[in-house]
Amino acid sequence: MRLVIARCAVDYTGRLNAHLPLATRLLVHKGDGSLLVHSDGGSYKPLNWMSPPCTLASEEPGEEEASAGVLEVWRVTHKKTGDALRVQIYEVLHDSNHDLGIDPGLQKDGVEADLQRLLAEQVELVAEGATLVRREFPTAIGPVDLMVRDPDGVAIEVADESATGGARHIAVEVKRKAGIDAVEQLTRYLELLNRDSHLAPVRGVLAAQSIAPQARTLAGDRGIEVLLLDYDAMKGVESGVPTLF
Amino acid sequence: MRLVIARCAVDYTGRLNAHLPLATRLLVHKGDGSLLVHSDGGSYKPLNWMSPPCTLASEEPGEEEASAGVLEVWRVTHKKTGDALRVQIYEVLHDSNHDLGIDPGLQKDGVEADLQRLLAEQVELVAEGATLVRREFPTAIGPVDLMVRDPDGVAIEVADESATGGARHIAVEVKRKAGIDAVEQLTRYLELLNRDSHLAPVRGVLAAQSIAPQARTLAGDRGIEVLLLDYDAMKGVESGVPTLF
DNA sequence: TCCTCTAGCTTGGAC
DNA sequence: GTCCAAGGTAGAGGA
Repeated sequence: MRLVIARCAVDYTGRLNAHLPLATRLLVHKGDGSLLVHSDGGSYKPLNWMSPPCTLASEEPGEEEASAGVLEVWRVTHKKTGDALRVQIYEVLHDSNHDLGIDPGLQKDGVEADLQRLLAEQVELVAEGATLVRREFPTAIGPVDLMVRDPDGVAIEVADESATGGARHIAVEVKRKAGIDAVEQLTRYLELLNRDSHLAPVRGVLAAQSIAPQARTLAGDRGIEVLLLDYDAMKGVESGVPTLF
Repeated sequence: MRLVIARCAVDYTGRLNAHLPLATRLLVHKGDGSLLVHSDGGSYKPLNWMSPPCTLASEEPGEEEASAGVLEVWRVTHKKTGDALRVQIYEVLHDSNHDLGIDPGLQKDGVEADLQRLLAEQVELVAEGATLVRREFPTAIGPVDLMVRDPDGVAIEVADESATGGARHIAVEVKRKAGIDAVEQLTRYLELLNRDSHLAPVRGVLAAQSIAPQARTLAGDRGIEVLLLDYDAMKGVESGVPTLF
């Protein structure tokens, strides 16, 4: 990894065009050839960058550039898309190389997959007496997170059976944060599943750690039930520390 | 900006939990307090990070940590969310400070806003004789990119007037890349707009530089027309260089 | 402030 | 390869 602090100007051409005026920035040239251009502040995202696979070539500046003070030009080209980054270097304030070795990578806990696994194990949270049919239940337009059988579906919903049709299957969409898009996604699955006479009628449950107000409203309109999940509580149950009911 | 190359292990607790085992990495501590943890390769995204507003505090390692070889612990805490990053530093291989000053920022061309502006100026691409009602046409659930009046709507659509109702208004959703989500978005707008008797019936056009096949299919199902846009050609028209028809 | 939508999204997975 | 969905999405912009 090469670290350079330099006064530079950058032009990107590719999916769009972008220009960075002359200023002092950090250039990180990684072992895989990729380049990051960072300012001191702003964000975790570079101002400009080139992802691997790409190559960096150093060029002499043109005559006009040289007279404007450009010492060197870096041209970073993506090997597949042809996207290109052109860095005009006016002054180098720091330049160092470092051998980092390979990284063992990041270990995560609490992503959607973990939520889904826990809810599959604690499927009674979806409906009393419910049993898991399977996770990642396949459909033509993609897998439904959880498919659940609800033995008491008719009895529970008898007060308004016309709305649910006494559904004994429940399609569950699991999200960490549910937005409108999650409701749309579940709606598409329900449309499709309810065309299958072996399953229909299927009702929908949107299970999430947080649900955007407009998503809740839209779900209500579409007869989709929402279920708030408490990840820590569910994890507590898993680890053998029962919660009180 | 402080640049540190160090052998370190990192733990993040916040919206989820994440752990980075001991390895050599680049730590970038920016002027606004934010911290980026990069490996040599991978992507432009840090392995771990903390966004501003946050504070970095250096601590003595605990006894057990010290005996395991930890020299120093950085604790980076977000001021609002309470998210925290804990960096155990085992060895410092490089440490330097740099004054970068403020950055003039990135100038972009070719983003969705540019597409939208060009299509607003060349609204006849949507339908012959069409006129612009307004950009960012407000609705209760957000702005429609373009609202267009189509004086010939009835005549053009007379062959299947039942489908369009002879719509004289067109809601246009502009995208660089249109996926299923774009169709859903436009569908929501159309549902709402068609409840407004002053506008209804409104038909929908999805205008994009590229359209995913499944989005095209879904749009077809919903009676939404798709329109492929050529950004360079549209820009050519704008700059007074006409294209041939 | 909350909420929505864009992003050179990136990245991973399935087909 | 293409396409879809998740992300500690981040960040901008409007109500």
